[in-house]
Amino acid sequence: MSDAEYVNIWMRPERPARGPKPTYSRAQITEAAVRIADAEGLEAATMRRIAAEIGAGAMSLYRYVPSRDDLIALVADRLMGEIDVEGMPSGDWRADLTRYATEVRAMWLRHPWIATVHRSLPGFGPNQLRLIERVMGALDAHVPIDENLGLMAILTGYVEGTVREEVSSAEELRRSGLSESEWMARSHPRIQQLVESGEYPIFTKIVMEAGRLHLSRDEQFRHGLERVLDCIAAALPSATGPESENPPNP
Amino acid sequence: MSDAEYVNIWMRPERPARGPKPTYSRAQITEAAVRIADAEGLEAATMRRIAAEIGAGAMSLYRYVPSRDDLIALVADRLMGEIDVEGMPSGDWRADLTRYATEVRAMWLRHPWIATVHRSLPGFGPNQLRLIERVMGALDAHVPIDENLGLMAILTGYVEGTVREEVSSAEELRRSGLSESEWMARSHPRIQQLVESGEYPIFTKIVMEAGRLHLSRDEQFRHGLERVLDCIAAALPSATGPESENPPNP
DNA sequence: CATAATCGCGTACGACGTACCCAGTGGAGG
DNA sequence: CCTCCACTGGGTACGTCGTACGCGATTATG
Repeated sequence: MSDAEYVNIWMRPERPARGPKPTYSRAQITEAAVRIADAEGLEAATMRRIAAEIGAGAMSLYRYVPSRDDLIALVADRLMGEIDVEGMPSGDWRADLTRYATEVRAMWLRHPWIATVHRSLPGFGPNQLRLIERVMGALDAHVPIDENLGLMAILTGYVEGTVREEVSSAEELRRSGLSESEWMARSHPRIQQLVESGEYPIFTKIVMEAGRLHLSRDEQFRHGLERVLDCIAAALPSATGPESENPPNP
Repeated sequence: MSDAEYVNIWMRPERPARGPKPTYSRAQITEAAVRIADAEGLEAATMRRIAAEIGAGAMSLYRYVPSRDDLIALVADRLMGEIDVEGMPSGDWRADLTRYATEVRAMWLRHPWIATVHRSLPGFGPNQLRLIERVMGALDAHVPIDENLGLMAILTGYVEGTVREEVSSAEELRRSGLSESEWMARSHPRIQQLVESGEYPIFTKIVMEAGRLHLSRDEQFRHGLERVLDCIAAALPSATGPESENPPNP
């Protein structure tokens, strides 16, 4: 009550002033967690396993991080650091948002297990903040801030929603320890049952089409993204107009 | 290996032919799980807790469900059953999709904890299939099936992405056992620190604006949804045209 | 009526996050 | 210089989780 009771993980100093020098570091621990999660999934990144990865005892991690949840918050921000938004806003909002969306998707595909960490309250980590500044900066010159938030919700909703679907199948497979062919073997009877019942014509159509989809996932994503950006463009006050009746930045 | 080895939860019959009559049922167990999750969050719905809720022993549940993961799959489909898509497709695709989106959001708000169950491989549950038929049926007359999938990805991406954000803050709060004011108390120093640093002008703008947002979350959602539907409309072959050059349903 | 399948469920195991404790260490105050 | 004590790493232990296994009781089928 009266003592420290730290508050936000980003406000808790990594190392106090006094005492012996710490052997490890938050960055090292976070990196180990990412490495394990990449290789074996996030649920394999237990405190004991992470500690072992860096050659520490399990309880030593708690000298650096107050709980596993806080460690995951660190990991999440570390992942956001992989998203390259250097030079944004560039003045070309469409190019900026395209790059951002592409970077986010690439990061998710590199670390599919973030699909399993439910987006939490804003963590206020440095990388998250950098993203906010750079990416929302792209539209900041064109719309007021609440409009900007609304449009970004559409964009990030689309990006995260679609890539989550791409990624969580793979995650689910790995988690269940099934190979893709094993999963198909298990699901096929059910699919066949549904198709043969004749009650699900659209589902059947999807199954039939699945064999010969002519667009790769990359192309599908880019195609949908273009549409979403068109949608955002339509909501922007036309830059070609002589004057905007709703000046965004007074 | 040689014996049953059931495959998909929906293909495993609830009750075999022989033996004594079961005391409970999948539906009863699923309902109990939903009840507990609504009241105390999904992580409180442990096997022991669910069993206690219906007055059974912990291990009895495994007579009905092969694992907790499968039970969650049952729960997920049960939630999809709450989404009312009766009478779809009605012929007015925009009305259908609006209703669907609104229903999905309402369901998420009733059961915020579904944000924590990562969307898995298609479970092929009856309610999920009903949704596919009804909702994708809305556009089926207008576009080929792969286009339909792409457009639905945009819609569901937006809906789930935005409502996930609405909901996961509340979930995170409950999970951490903090009240909203406690959370604010913990975060405020960090927010203040960031604002005062002067390095985050857009973040600062958001914080400032937060006090007087003039649109309710409902209105924000509807507003964004209209934009997404406009975006879908733009991708549809114009119904007013004399003939479509790409006949969707041969 | 005998048989075997299925019932509910008690016990037990190996994992998890982490509270608590203790011995060792090294910078600050004398 | 020595002394102190805030800090270090980490071992042990607790409560909880999902669930494997096996028991006696029950009941549809031969």
